[in-house]
Amino acid sequence: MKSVRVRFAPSPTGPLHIGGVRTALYNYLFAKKFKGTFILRIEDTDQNRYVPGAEAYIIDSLRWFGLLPDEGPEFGGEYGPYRQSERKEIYKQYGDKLLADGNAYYAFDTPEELEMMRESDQTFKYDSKSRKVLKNSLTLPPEKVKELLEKGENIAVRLKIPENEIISFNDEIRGHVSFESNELDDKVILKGDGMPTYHLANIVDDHLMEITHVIRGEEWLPSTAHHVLMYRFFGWTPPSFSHLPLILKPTGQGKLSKRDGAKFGFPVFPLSRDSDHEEDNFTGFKDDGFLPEAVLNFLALLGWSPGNDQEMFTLPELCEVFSLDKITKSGARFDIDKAKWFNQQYIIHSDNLKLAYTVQDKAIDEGYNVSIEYLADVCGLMKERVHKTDEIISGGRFFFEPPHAFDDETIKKRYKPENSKHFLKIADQIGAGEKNEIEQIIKGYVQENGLKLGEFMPILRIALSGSMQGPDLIQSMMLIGNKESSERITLAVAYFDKLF
RNA sequence: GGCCCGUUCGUUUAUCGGUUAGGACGCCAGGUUUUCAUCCUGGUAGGAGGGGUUCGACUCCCCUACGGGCUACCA
Repeated sequence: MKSVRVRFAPSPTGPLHIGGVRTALYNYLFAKKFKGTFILRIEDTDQNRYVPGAEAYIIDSLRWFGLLPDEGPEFGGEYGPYRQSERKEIYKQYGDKLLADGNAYYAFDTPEELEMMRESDQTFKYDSKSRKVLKNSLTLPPEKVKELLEKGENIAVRLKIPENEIISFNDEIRGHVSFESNELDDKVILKGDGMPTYHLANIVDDHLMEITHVIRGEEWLPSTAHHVLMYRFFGWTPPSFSHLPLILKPTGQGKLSKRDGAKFGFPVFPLSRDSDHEEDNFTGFKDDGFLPEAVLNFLALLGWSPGNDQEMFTLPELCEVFSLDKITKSGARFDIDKAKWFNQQYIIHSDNLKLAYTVQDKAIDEGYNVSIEYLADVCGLMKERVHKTDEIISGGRFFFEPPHAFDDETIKKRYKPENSKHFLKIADQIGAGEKNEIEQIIKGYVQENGLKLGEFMPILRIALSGSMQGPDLIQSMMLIGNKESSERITLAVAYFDKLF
């Protein structure tokens, strides 16, 4: 059996978005499952839409997720180049072959002319019917064609779709799919600038790179008919096709798009980007506090299921159990709550030191210059109560600085000014004690004086952190330190007393 | 408009003709906890509609409705 070779083929027209990541993931999983090859191919045939930096962004994103290609630009391989813009001559050869065999023809219509046709007739299609009255090498006399060719303007090569045929193929996910050739348009395969369109480049490359399985988004389903036709014209065996269901907006109205991040308030891109244009600025999953393994786990289950109830998977586990026939047929809405839940699970099970390194930059940005060991301890105490890593910092500021404000409501309700002297004594004892004595100091004091622990702990908590929420109080105080804890209590009690 | 694909709890999915239609997220309730969270227990809620086929249909077929995709010298 031929070894499995799959490709992820994004176009560098902008940052890779989450749907693309899922496509990459499924390709990766499929390749690894069969010990095959995962290839990255950059589909940059549209010079006008090329965005500098997009390719680097794509690679950086894949790297963050750990979905490294076995072959691709910057990764090497025997089937390069892996950027389509560097394969221009190859496509021309194959275009010429199609032309020579009568399976393609030159079309000289200008974009403006076609535009007008479409405006006057909404249903206009460049197909086996309309090509008979349009400006192309099929209708024009040979001399005229020769003249236009020499002139070299507005020359496009179009695929000549045969009439009255049923074009069908098997999709691994959807089964048998068929199209009537009369419904298909004569797609441009080589553009005026000499570049191929996706359709030609894609099948030539898939063939030359010996791709065995094409796993891509559902938006390609309609044009697959054109692709299988080209495979036939070239006499090649088509690869297996799998068209993935789309990831939909949370509302279900349409596929998730790049703009939806800002619209719904969650990331749709892996990595953040700063741009001069405000609308191109966005926060990625990474900076928003997501762990790559969590996003991958979430994405894996968005359109695929193992067939049982297991939900938590490591990447190697996914590689093992993944299969195309378990991919869902219908589109799945992006559910940020589920994504956060996965992230929370991964955070909880993460090693403290590892978490510390992922939030270190954030801590430094906020001006919290603490040791990585201290940060790791903070992570250990905070990780059970956050959904995203950035909340370890934003929800645990009292580990780095005294609280700026206190929960006055609760103080008014539960603080008893007559206990003020007790708090001060506790503070003194803590200040003079060792860190592992804190628990004994508080509980011992309360007990010896016949007081209620419930009247002290909540108040101490607010004194230390400002609010009623947070990790175990004793543990927190031990981390913050005896001296600092003592000072915070003394200061806070003075403030509390003034509220009465 | 045309073509293609799809349709199980609010969301994501299991079910590959016979099940009290299962899980997870969310939500609600209870327990644990000095708080929050974690964790545990329980609850909530579903086969779009109509025809067939069949002893029997969520499952197979058809129609309708709805949703999505495509319909560029973009990918």
